[in-house]
Amino acid sequence: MLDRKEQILAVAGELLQTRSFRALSYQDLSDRIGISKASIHHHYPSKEDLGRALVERFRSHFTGSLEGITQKYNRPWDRFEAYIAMISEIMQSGTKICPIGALQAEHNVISVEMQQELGKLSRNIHSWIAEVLIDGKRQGTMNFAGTPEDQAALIFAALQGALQNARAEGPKQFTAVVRQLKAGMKRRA
Amino acid sequence: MLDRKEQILAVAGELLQTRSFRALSYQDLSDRIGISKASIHHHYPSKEDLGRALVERFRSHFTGSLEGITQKYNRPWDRFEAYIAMISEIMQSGTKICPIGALQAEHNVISVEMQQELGKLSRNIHSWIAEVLIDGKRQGTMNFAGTPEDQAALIFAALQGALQNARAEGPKQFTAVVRQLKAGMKRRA
DNA sequence: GTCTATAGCGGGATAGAC
DNA sequence: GTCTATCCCGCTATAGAC
Repeated sequence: MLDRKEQILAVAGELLQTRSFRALSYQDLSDRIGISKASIHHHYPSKEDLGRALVERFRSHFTGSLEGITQKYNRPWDRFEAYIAMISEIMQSGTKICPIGALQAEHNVISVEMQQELGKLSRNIHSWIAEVLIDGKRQGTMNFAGTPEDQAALIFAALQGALQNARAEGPKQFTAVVRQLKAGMKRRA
Repeated sequence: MLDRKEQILAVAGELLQTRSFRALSYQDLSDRIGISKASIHHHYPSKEDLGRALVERFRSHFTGSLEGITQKYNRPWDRFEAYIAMISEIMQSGTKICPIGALQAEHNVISVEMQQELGKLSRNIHSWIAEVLIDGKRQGTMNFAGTPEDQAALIFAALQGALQNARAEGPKQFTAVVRQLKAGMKRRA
C-alpha cells in the first residue's frame, strides 16, 4: 500500500489525541490497522521516528488548513470564526483534545526533536492568529484590550485548555470560553 | 514514619506535574524516597489507589489555599491577584504544569474514580473564581463582557493552557496571557 | 513498615523467512 | 511489505522473611 505510512500516521494521530503519546502502542496500531507490529516497525523503526513524523504531519495539516482559511476568507472576523470552527470540530469528537496540548502535557517525557517540532507548530498557529488580530484591529472591526500578540496568546491557551476541560466535563465549558473570547473582542474601547 | 503516606503523595504529585501520571512509576518513587517499591505498595497497594489519593490531596490542597485567600483578602481584585500568584508559582518551577491539565490530558487512560475526583476539583476552582468575579462585577471594580461564569471558564482554561505553553516555550506566553486576562477585566464597558 | 525476590505482563525492538 | 517468533526491559503487583 502506497499510503500505508500515511494510514499509520492517521491512526496514530487519533490515538495521540484520544489517549496520549505514551499510551499509544505498536500493538494498538497493529490491532486497528490489521497488520503486525513488525510491519509498523518497518515503516517507523522506532517510536521516536513515529513521533517525529506525527508532529510533522500535524504541522503540515494545520498549516494547510490555516492557509486555506486565509485564501477563502478576507475579513478578519470570518477568518477567526473559521479557525474557531476548526477547533470546535475537535471538541465535537467528544474524546479528542488538541494535539499540541496532548504533547505539551508530556513535554518532559518526549524527545527534544519532538519538542522542537512541536514548538514550530505552536508558533506557526500563534503567528497566524496574531496576524488576523492585527488586521482586525487595524480595520477597526475587532476591539480588544492589549496587543494582538497578547490576545493571540490568550486565544491559543484558552482554546487548548478548553478542549481538555470539555473532554472531561462536557461541551458547556468549551462553548462558554468561545463565547467569552468573542465577547472580549467585540466590546467597544 | 507517620507521614510516609504524605511524603509519597508529595513526591508523586511532583512527578505528576512534571512527567504525567502514566510516566510516574513505583521505581521513581522508590528512588526518590529511598525505600523499596514493595514498601510503596504497602502504603498504596495499586497505582489506582495512589492515583485517587493523589487527586484528593490536590483537591484539599487547592481548596485550602483558596479558602486562605478568601480569608486573607476581601477585595475581589486582591483575591484574583492572589489566585494568579498561586498559579504563577507553578509556572516559575519551569518544569511543572497544572495538575488538572496533566490529568485531563490523560483523561481516557485513567480510572473513572480519578476522573470523578478530578471533576470535583476543577468545578471547585471554577466556582471559586466565578464568585470572585460576581463580587467584582457587583461592586463595579471589575469590568468584563459576558457573565461571570463564562469569564471564570475563560480564566480557568487560559491559565491551564498557558502553563503548558510556558513549560514548552518559556514564561513569555504565560505572562502575556495573564496580562491579557487582566486587561480584559479592567476596560470600561 | 520495611526488605529481597520474583511473578506476570505489555511495551519497544530485531531476526529472518516469505 | 508483511509475517512469525523472539528478545529484553520496565512496569505493576505479590509472597514471605525480618
